[in-house]
Amino acid sequence: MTEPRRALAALIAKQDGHFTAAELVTAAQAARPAVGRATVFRTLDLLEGIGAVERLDLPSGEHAYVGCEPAHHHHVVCSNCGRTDEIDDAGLRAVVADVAERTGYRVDEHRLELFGLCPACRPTGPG
Amino acid sequence: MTEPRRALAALIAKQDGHFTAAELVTAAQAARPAVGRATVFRTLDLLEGIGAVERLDLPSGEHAYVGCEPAHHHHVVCSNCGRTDEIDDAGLRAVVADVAERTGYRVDEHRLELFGLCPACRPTGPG
DNA sequence: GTTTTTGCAAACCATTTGCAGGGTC
DNA sequence: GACCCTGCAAATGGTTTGCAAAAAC
Repeated sequence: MTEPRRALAALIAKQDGHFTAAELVTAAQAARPAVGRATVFRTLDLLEGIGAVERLDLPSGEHAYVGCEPAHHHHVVCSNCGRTDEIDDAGLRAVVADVAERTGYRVDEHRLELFGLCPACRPTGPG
Repeated sequence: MTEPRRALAALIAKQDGHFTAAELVTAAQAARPAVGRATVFRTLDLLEGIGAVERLDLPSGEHAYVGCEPAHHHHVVCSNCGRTDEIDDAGLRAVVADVAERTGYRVDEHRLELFGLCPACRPTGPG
């Protein structure tokens, strides 16, 4: 654990929702002891490797990252404010099993990304 | 419908599984009347717009495309041979609804990608 | 003290854009 | 005949790599 990594971890931790590598690079440059671009990408790779961060692809095609707890692998992303929440595999495992059975595939990995509006960004009801 | 587009459509149609833009560009260059890079990307965009092709992100982080029927939006991808099959929303809708209820999000869009081994690439049983 | 990491900047890959000619309708 | 599409190549954007110095163990 080096100082730049701690700095990056702190920056990531304070992110409410998703962030792009570019944003993190900018933030890293603005940090007290500036962190280089390369280090940002390398650390991002590292964090992704240990599951502390997950890369997701927005509908726009942009790559974004979200800090997350290792073990979870799916998120709901707010299209408006960018906030993300983790979701558990709940019924998804059943879906995966069903697909595996139907298609004959042996499914080893799956990715589910949901996009929409978070409670705060939802149009408020008529009440 | 122009000749370059037909050529690209043919190239895409003969793809068994997913293909990268780079691969298609290479194939397009090798085609009888070579098709330019720009046209490949533009056509890919166009096809994606009408739903004839879908962009997916491999676990490796690479962007790939798959030819598909408009209406379907999910695929199982073989990690070995690259073959893809379409899957229907089956139980997924229920999962999405469940997540929406739990998190309070209004889910507008979702993306599901499954990766594994297709029947042909699965390790054959002991029989 | 050695090894890994950092930092800067250029390399690198993939993708997009501009402008003039050809094809389609 | 007009308009959109095409093609080439350079611009662009995002990400990775190389090498020397510094930090960590």
